[in-house]
Amino acid sequence: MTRKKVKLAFIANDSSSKATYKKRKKGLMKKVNELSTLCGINACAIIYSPYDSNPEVWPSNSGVQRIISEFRTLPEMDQNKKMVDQETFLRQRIAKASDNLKKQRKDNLEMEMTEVMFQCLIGNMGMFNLNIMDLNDLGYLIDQCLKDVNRRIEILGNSRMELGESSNNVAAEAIQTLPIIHGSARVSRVDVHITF
Amino acid sequence: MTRKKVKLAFIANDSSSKATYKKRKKGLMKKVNELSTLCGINACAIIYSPYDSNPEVWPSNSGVQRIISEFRTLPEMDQNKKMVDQETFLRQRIAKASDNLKKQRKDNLEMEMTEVMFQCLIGNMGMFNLNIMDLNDLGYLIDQCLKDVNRRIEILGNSRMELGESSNNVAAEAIQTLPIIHGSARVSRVDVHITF
DNA sequence: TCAACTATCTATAAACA
DNA sequence: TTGTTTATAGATAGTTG
Repeated sequence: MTRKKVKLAFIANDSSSKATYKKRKKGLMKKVNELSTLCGINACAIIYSPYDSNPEVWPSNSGVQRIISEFRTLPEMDQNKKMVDQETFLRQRIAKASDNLKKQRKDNLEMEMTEVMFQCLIGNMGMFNLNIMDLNDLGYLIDQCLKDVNRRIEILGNSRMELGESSNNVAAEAIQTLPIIHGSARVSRVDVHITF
Repeated sequence: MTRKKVKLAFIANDSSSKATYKKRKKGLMKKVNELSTLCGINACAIIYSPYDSNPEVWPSNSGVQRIISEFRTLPEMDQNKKMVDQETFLRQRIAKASDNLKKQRKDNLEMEMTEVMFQCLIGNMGMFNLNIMDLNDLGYLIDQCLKDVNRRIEILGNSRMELGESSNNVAAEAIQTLPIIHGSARVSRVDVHITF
């Protein structure tokens, strides 16, 4: 039996496509995991697809949930400290976790990695008053945040009208100018893979 | 010479780590490309890391820029039409692009794929009045959008005070409730990989 | 540092249970 | 359909120029 080199083209057959999707998604997740571990780049992955009703995440849902619960118990000042010198902090923690691999189970290492990631993530997001409970599903983050902009503008606009103003020009202008400014700051070390 | 199986652990040596990072990043991008093509899942990837000063993107920057320029010239109604029946539209375009591979150069196929992706992306984002020029750096999207919420609330709050209202309770309340609601809607087929 | 090279390891397509 | 097997294609670690 000969096994041909696979042509890189859309698989029309749905069952074949699904089978390939599942295998390759698993492989891709593994690769993300490996790259993160090997090169000290913590990564969180969430994948939506027509074949999965729920998003696939890396690291594990339970790992993510445990870290969130743990972090919420910290006082606010401790949370703020996490934001300082993130790169050094991150690399030190990863090196430490890596050393611990010699005597710890793989699960424990994943916990270390997950914790580092979420402390950095929450440190960044804290600046924007985001609810950390939302962070385990970043797919919602973009969607809900944008809806929130319009919803709040509408609420404020209605509030002003109730006060007797005849038009909601300010709210209207806010909506018109909604296209966001392309700032010079960048979110450091963020990988965003978006599929539509 | 023997080549050992590589231990899955953080590479402390910086040059080794960078070499591995570059090789594996390339491999990961290729895998994303393949999964997208094979299973009809269009994907855009942007990667930040300590080793790259600029984010790495898939598809190519130029492809992305060309598509944005091209799309902006379309009338608004045509843009809105792109939002309709996205899945069917997407799959048809991918199948068509895939067929064209037989007689087109690889660059051309990538253009097709890029176009499909951006039409869908812009279709979704259009609902929120986002400036499409921002879409080539999705790292900004989360950052700037959240800043925008606070900025607009502040502007509206100030506006109301100028009208003689003594407090900005509504704006304050809006800020207090900023943690976003975990809605039931989901952004279909979105992969988000975030690294800190 | 970067670009090959290639032995070896890994992912996976197809076959089969 | 899901899981397992296995041959082959593909990725890449270590090396060389």
